[in-house]
Amino acid sequence: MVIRTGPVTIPTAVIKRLPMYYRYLADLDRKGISRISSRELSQIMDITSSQLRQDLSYFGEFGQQGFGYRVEDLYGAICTIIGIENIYPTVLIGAGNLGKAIAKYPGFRRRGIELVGIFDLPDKAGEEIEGIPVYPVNILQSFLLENIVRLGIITTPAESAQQLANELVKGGVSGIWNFAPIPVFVPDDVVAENIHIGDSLLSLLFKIKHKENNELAPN
Amino acid sequence: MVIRTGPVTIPTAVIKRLPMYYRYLADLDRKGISRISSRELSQIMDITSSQLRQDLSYFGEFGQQGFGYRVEDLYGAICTIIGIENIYPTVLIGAGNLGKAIAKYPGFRRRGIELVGIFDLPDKAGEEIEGIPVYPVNILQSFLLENIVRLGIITTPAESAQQLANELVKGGVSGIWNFAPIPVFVPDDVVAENIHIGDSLLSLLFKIKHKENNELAPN
DNA sequence: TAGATTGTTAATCGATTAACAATC
DNA sequence: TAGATTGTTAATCGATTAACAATC
Repeated sequence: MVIRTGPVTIPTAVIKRLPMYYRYLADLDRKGISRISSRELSQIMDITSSQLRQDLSYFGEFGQQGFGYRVEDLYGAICTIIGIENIYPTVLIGAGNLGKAIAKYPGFRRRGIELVGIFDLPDKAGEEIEGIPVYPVNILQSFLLENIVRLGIITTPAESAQQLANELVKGGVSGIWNFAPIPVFVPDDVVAENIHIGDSLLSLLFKIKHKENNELAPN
Repeated sequence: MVIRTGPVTIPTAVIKRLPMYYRYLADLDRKGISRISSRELSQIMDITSSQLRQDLSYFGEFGQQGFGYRVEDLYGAICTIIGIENIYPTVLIGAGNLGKAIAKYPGFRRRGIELVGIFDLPDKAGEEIEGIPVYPVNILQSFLLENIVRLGIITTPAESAQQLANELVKGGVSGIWNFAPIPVFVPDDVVAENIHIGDSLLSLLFKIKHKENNELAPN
């Protein structure tokens, strides 16, 4: 098994599929399946086997002719490619319902996220969520100075999102996972993933509306 | 202004961008901007003006040569195209943190969602969330018989998701918005939107990891 | 060895962009 | 009218699929 290291340009379409590979391989591994061919896996994932092999080829050679892939190995390779093996010390800003839901998300730890602090307005400070203390947001700056934090999660209302993103950037995070209903902007050396929950709802409504007509490309 | 009605096949790439058009146009309209050219709007949205005009052309003619688009009209057209003007009576299953967060999502009503019932295990029944009563989930079936419900939202743990989806389908919903950390499967005449929250986290981690290397196609 | 399946090349398909005639 | 900007066609670019030699 060879994991390619050089500076190959990965197509964005391939990058978007990496989490899907992770999910299905994690599931197969959990189920104790040790070996799978590109044909079998592609059927489970509802893609073509060509696409599966083509995608993997951007990262290296993970299979064996006439045999297929060892699930555990391929799963490990995908984890390495995505970068899950690293630990990401993370702060969560916003201890409302959404913040709590995210803090309790079962896949969190598995993906390398280690929650080190939760922040909210002073009246919520002192609580604990999943064993992590809730601090008043006015100490966020100094907290970020004293602790190495790689990732910030924002689950606040729209109004405060951008300012908090600025503070996170100033505090040295590498990425921001933003759930506020407004996108936040960050400098080029920081990655922001703005989740537009309303977008997926609109997609759903559109598909419902156009289901009967043949206005939808088969997908 | 002409809205195309015939059975044109809309490319999936265009469909995926509709919510983005909705979001930006809603914002411009809210700000009181009444007129915009494809060049200006495309700059705000960080796409090309060609793409913007090409996308809109699948649905009709909404602009005026030498003038541009009236924001209000174009916004209204996008709403019609997506189908937001309809009302979608909706049930929410799962009154935990995520369920509560979704019930309180400010863009909910604006997109035509009308919450008519919330369901959870019997010990949570009797509560009210956003003025909507929480019913025990064992009466879901009869509730769906007595009420017209077009959309079901699932925010339960993985274990119960598929069974609840089955009940929703049996109860006649047209769509399911699923936040359980496992995809649900539905018959062809029902639309399911499975939200994989973990996927967006993995994308973020991948981008953080590969930021420095030139392994990412510029995007 | 014979059968199976990979990794990769080439062909096809779809999406994006450039360019411009039409026209407000 | 002159300037601006649309809607659309054609060219380019990128992503997917088919096919197969290499090989376990």
